[in-house]
Amino acid sequence: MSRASEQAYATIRAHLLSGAVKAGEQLTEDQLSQITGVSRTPVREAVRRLEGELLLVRSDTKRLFVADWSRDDIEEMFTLRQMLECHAAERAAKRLSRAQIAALETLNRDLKAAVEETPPDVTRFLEANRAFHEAIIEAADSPRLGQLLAKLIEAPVVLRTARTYSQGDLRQSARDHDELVAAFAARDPSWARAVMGSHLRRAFHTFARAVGPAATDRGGDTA
Amino acid sequence: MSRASEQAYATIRAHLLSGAVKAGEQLTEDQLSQITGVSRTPVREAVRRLEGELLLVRSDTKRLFVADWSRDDIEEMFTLRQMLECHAAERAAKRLSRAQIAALETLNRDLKAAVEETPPDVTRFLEANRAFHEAIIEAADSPRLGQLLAKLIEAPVVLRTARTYSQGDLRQSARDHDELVAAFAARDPSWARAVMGSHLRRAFHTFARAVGPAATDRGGDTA
DNA sequence: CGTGTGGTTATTGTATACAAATCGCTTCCG
DNA sequence: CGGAAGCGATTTGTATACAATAACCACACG
Repeated sequence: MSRASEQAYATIRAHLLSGAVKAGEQLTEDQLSQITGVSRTPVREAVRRLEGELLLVRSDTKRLFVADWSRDDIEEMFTLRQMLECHAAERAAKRLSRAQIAALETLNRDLKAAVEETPPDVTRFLEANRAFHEAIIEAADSPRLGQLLAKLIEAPVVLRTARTYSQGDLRQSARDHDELVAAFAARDPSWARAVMGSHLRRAFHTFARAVGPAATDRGGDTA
Repeated sequence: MSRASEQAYATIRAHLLSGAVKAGEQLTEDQLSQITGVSRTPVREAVRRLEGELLLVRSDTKRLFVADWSRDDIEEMFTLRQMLECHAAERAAKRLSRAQIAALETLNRDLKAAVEETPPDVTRFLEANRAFHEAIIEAADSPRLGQLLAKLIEAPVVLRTARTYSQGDLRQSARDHDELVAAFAARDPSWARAVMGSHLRRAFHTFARAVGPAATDRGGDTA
């Protein structure tokens, strides 16, 4: 995207993820235009994108609101992501070159380093994690699959989840990645799929445990 | 979407599917604005949507082209659709009410009637087929899943595929739907998933057979 | 009191004018 | 002859003004 549009997207997204606005709160294009410093035209483009990522939703009459992700929504998201990303891992296992596998190892080394700091550098972990998964999706060489996954992965949950990780959880993630690399090196699609499946499913449960069984609360209802 | 934007979307989409423009051909927002009779602003919104559905693609420098669906692209699309729609069938099997199942039966009766005309009424078949699948996705009660599938199903392939169906193929489709309904009535998610899987996979092969092993042609001949 | 109806304001949708970027061609130099 | 630089024309991106629509509120009326 071009300058203003991209700017608007990044700013609004950061604004949403920062928690500065509550779920269910109404936003207007004018507000966002002021916040981002660009006119409504690029803001509208950014908003469309964020709607696609389900960070924003529209009421029946086109008014704009901050999306409210219930626990069920999050489970649903993880389930879909698991389905698609397992497929990606399977395909990647058949396609990854030695060089690409080596690149994954490098990424995971960096991820581990971030985990082993005290306290763990969660931001760096997240970035390495994102790059790792992205590389696999890229290697799956399926543009549509990549596009679908982008919608799911960009979701806010990723960030929220990370905050709830203990160092133990982060270490387990790193081990999963190691095993994934092993599966790739062995060119075993079935193995890769299985590891990816448990990796993502565990991530969901880690998150669910932190959020609690059915809590939707988080943030005062404007009652 | 609002009037002009929706108008632009529908017109451009029809224009693309009609085959009036060749794959790979460049389009400009101005052209589309003239064709649709609305200004560039809503055209741009429509174009974004069509990009999402991969009917249009952008070059590295933001220029707009008609997407070129290779046979591999189509297989990829079917594979993803199968993965997601099997999941939808599984979920639907757990959720469909008796009334909803009855509604599916009605839809499929109409579909069969369309098939048994001489010659088969393909348009009516397509509409009934679309409604049938949509009802299942709806019943799966997973907004994100629905959103992802919408992107895949809106693809042009659906229309192109139908033209290549023989009456035998259409009848088999109807039988698949019957079996799907039976699986739903039995509340058997596993059965539903399996039927949906073979249903979609067969659709792909029917298509592939018609197109030929690696043909990219996309004939405009409406034989 | 509740309810519906009118007008007023807030918000989104569309058109248009202008700015920035890109393309294709020409020209000029090596 | 090849290729790089410049320039006009084309195309996309952004801002702004205006139109259409929906929400809000006050007030009359049953």
